[in-house]
Amino acid sequence: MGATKTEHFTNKQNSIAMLAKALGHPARIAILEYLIKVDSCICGDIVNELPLAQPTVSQHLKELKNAGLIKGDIEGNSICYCIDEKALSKIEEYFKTLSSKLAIKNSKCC
Amino acid sequence: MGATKTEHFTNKQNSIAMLAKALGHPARIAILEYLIKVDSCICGDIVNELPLAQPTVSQHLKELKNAGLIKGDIEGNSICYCIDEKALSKIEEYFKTLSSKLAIKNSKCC
DNA sequence: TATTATTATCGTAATATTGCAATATACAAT
DNA sequence: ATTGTATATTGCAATATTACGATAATAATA
Repeated sequence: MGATKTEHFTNKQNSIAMLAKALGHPARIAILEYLIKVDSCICGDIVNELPLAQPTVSQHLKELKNAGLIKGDIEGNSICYCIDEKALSKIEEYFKTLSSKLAIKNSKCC
Repeated sequence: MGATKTEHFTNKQNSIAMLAKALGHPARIAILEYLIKVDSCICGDIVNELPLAQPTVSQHLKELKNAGLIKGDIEGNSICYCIDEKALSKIEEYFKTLSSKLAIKNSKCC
């Protein structure tokens, strides 16, 4: 025991949970915000921006990449990371839908 | 080592990460969706709905509650769980803002 | 080629999460 | 009081995450 029982849930549920999980760490939120702030992905200095060692940042970047939230382009020596709009709008859409569903039924509860 | 360095990040970043983390498991996504679907929080049968044992579900409910995503009202024998709209709209807002910021700067990147 | 800069991977320690059986608690109804 | 129903807590095993030092891999530059 101890491993998530993904097989019992829908693909949609699993994929949203995966995205949410990837965002479930302040460092990864900070990375996303930084990538948006600096626009053109100047990139490698994410390490300088964060209060974490380089291997740790690299690991967080990997997780964001696995979740599809960012993509990395090799650019000569360094790597250019930037946000994958698709994944971001996927969660945006999801929570928007959830909220509006809730608003409609906004009745008997607690 | 091994513990998240929350103290190095902003409150906003930490609180969004906390919400995202709570949503980072398919069972908890399923619980939210169920609570929305059934509207009036019929509640305890979440356990019947999910492919997980009662203590496991109870634990997931606790985490959602800690994150502020749901609230539980004692109702005689059973407990009425329902979604806390505030928290839900907080993440909804957050991703909406993030997306629109991204859309504006949608230029040079990868 | 040697050096330097940038990023990734490996190995490992500390800690957290997941899941459940067993048990406890709280209340309702008999 | 006893029984039944609903939920929470405890304790524990399996697994995953977080963080980083050490090291490797890659590519530009001297």
